[in-house]
Amino acid sequence: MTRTSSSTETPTPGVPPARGVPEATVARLPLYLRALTALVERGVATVSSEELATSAGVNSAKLRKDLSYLGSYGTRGVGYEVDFLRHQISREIGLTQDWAVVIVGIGNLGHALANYGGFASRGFRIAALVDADPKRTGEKVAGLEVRHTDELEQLINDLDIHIGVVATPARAAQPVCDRLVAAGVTSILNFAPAIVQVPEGVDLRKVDLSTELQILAYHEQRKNGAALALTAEQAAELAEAVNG
Amino acid sequence: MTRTSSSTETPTPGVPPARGVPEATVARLPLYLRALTALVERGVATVSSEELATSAGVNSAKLRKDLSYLGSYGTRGVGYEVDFLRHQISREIGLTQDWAVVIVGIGNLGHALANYGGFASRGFRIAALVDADPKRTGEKVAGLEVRHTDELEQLINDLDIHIGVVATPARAAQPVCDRLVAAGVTSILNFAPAIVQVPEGVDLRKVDLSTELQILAYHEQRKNGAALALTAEQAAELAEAVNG
DNA sequence: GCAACTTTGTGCACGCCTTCACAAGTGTCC
DNA sequence: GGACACTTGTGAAGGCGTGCACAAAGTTGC
Ligand SMILES: NC(=O)c1ccc[n+]([C@@H]2O[C@H](COP(=O)([O-])OP(=O)(O)OC[C@H]3O[C@@H](n4cnc5c(N)ncnc54)[C@H](O)[C@@H]3O)[C@@H](O)[C@H]2O)c1
Ligand SMILES: NC(=O)c1ccc[n+]([C@@H]2O[C@H](COP(=O)([O-])OP(=O)(O)OC[C@H]3O[C@@H](n4cnc5c(N)ncnc54)[C@H](O)[C@@H]3O)[C@@H](O)[C@H]2O)c1
Repeated sequence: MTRTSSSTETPTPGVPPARGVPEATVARLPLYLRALTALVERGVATVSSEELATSAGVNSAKLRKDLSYLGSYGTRGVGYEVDFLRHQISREIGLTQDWAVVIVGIGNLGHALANYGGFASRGFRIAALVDADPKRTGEKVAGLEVRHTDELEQLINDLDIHIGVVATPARAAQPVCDRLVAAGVTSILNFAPAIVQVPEGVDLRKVDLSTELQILAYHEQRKNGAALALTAEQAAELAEAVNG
Repeated sequence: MTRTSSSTETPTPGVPPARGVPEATVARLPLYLRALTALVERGVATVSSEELATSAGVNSAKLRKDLSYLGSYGTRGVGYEVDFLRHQISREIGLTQDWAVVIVGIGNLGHALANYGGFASRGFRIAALVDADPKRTGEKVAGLEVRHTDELEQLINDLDIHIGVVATPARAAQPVCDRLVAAGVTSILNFAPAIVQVPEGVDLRKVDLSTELQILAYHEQRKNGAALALTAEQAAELAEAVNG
């Protein structure tokens, strides 16, 4: 993915600093952006790494190191200018342009996503809604008409869509992703609980509800008296271990 | 209620192996579980680490090491017995019991979550739906009646709920989490784009849609000709860099 | 202009996670 | 019964991320 070192290619010009920002840092930039936006709304002009770190829920050293990958945007003895820093992070992430997004699968979740206001306010524009069910086509959702899957490639092309959101049943996820990629989409956010393969150069992220719940359950099981979680079989195993 | 060691220093009996499974491994167990379930449905009886790893989308050495934390459940020269391994992982995660879940905030997303069938099939039972809006109380969603926030504590107590899902607006997330925790919930899954603080001993995970999209946008910006993403300001900076 | 104070940016050490590579088992075939 | 083929389980190495601690750099007050 981070194949910036090609012999003939220039080292990614156009987006000035940007060289090799660690993935862990990239994942936190949206967090900082959100905290900064809240500060702007409260009318705060300057913020120290300590304050910003607290409101973003991270360690202040980590915050400073993260920001240092973008450049030296702070002033020693003072802190960071809120609005300026926000702009820099925004630019780094690529939120100065707006991204056209297609949502595939307009069921329960697809409806919620389409109606969600949090996209537009963050630089993402839902450009198309697509479903395979003819009964859904034509339906208006959040001011957009649901189109049939047959039109997927056409829409991606016409509307210059680079980002796809998949909210179909798990079974359909791989074929849908294949079509998205073939049509030119290079970033996919997948909500379906399926393992999807995509070619090199395509970014795939997944939001997996049941995985999250299962991780919680794992820890939960180890908290409030593990004895409560004893099944008959487990109790037998335990007894055997203790007696043997 | 911080660590598993309450008064007696017993090394957590009841859940046999379980000792210090790395967090990264825990996060992958649900993935393996899903792959195994798919194999069961296809009638496969035995699987090698190589095959299972491929279908789970991970490195086979990593898979074997992950499984080794649970115990030696494989047979050299053969592989893993699908159904047996699935049961072991299931038990490790704590899916042999079913967990009661409360969803707070029955708006767009809350409705989708409530109607989602993927909970029950994975050991989670939606036990209560709660909203602050009196207009929503009484409404039937997925066979459950939406209750008013006033009843939150009562419901958590009566239904022995340990897991809470927060789907309220960001502003309400912290107060709602505070109430959940005060009422005895020790695991929270938060969908609201807010930084929430919880006391030690409470697990908080977040699903953050806009963060995911922003991470995709970051990488997207660096792919297809960064030149396209040039703003006037950036072009000036670039020109300066090249000329100077 | 200087001293005291504040806060950034980063070198460094530590720990976790990933991956390779291989010895140690297990089943099969003759 | 023994050689062979296969697969697990794990030691060791390398890479990445985190957080401490501090020097460098800037501001304020006099
Ligand atoms: N509902 C939730 O809260 C929720 C939560 C987490 C994950 N998910 C996952 O998200 C996905 C969607 O969930 P849902 O509850 O909206 O399901 P749903 O059945 O309500 O909606 C699925 C939609 O996808 C459409 N579809 C099916 N095949 C398609 C194809 N090949 N191309 C285009 N559209 C197609 C269907 O017509 C339907 O409208 C599922 O994989 C589910 O597991 C849902
Ligand atoms: N809709 C989506 O697809 C989506 C996607 C990602 C994140 N989110 C986030 O999830 C949250 C919910 O989104 P939504 O689209 O469902 O919003 P929504 O406005 O449709 O629903 C919010 C619900 O929460 C209820 N509520 C408000 N305050 C409450 C309180 N103190 N206690 C209990 N209930 C309360 C409201 O009455 C309303 O029914 C938001 O924070 C949103 O940013 C939504």
